[in-house]
Amino acid sequence: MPRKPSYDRDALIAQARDIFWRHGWAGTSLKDLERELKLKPGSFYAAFGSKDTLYALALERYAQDGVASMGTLAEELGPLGALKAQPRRVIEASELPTKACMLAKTFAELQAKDHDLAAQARSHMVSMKTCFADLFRRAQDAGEIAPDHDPDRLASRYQSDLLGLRLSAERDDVNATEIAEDIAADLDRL
Amino acid sequence: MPRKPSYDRDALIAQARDIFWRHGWAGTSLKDLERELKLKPGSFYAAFGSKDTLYALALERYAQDGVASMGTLAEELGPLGALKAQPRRVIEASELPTKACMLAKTFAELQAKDHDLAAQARSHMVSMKTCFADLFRRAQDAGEIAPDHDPDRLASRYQSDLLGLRLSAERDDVNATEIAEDIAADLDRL
DNA sequence: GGGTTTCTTGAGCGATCGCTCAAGTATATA
DNA sequence: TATATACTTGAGCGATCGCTCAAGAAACCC
Repeated sequence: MPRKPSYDRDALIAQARDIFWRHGWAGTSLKDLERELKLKPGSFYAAFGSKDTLYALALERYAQDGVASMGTLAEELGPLGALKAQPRRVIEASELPTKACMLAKTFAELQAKDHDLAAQARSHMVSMKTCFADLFRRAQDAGEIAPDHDPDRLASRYQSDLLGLRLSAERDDVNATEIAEDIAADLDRL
Repeated sequence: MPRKPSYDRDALIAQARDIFWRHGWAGTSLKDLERELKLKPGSFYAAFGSKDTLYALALERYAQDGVASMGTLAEELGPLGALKAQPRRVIEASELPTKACMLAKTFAELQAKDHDLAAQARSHMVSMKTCFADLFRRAQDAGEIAPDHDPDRLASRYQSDLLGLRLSAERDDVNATEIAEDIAADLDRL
């Protein structure tokens, strides 16, 4: 007897992710979301409960896609190939709402407030770091990089460099492609 | 016949800088500022005109101090020494309100809105990059690094790495000291 | 001390924030 | 087709936002 919702919940989450990603947590008002998602306040709260709940869903989606796409890349190019390709790939993707990492932006914005979403963003960054560490480990096992390196340490540095690169890629006074190439070149010297 | 203000304007700007630095633009309300600076709304607007004006002054102060402290460091340790020391120094400074760079946080938060303050933050980042490039150039002239590098490109990469490092330093799941050491070690291989 | 000028104070403005809920509407089942 | 069961709508809640301004207090010059 019920009536089905007229919206695609997954699509709305993806759309919200892009808006939050671009404008941040405080920078995105419910009015913005309601306008873009074409939802009235009532439907919005029936569907998601609160702005923060939707943000958490958006973060989760973002993180899942990130890990998944590194996995796909590794299947195509192998572990070291994927790590070397990722910097260029992430700054050249023109369909992204913004170059900078959503997890990093969220963490930077909300960490000082001890907001739950900052902790969630950090936890997703840990997953991403683990993903990188696995790739470094596999590259080491394959003999693509020297065995006298700690994969976790390499992953931390790599992730840190990527965060910096992706923020730099939003600046029009910086040649992000050169930085991406230099990061990739460093991996060949390991 | 006039009456002097009872506050130290420069000290208030420094205090506001620390609050904005830590909590961001949207994350800092006038109530927060009025409470911390011990100013009533009327005095606040007599002294600074608007929240954004004060933010701009805080940004400017931040950037000036940044360039100045790199200069001091270079006098002590030489150009390459300063560049190598900076990563560790910036993440070990316990008196800072937060490890991440205020220019980067501002830029990341406000760039999507095309806010004036984002443009100002970017312009300050250019100054900082120029400062790094000068040091790389001097290090090259002194024979401390090989002459076949573009100092501007080195500076862009270095600044990008520093931004990433400083954001990573706020995560308790990352050993920022190791990253800082690795960044410094890379400079020795140039 | 009187007069002038500035600074200080705080109530409160209009706008916007995230969010609620009662009324109306559409759909699936019986 | 009748009824039950959602979903949709939008006015508007209390709180907070950045900010204004008129009144009072304090410091300076004569």
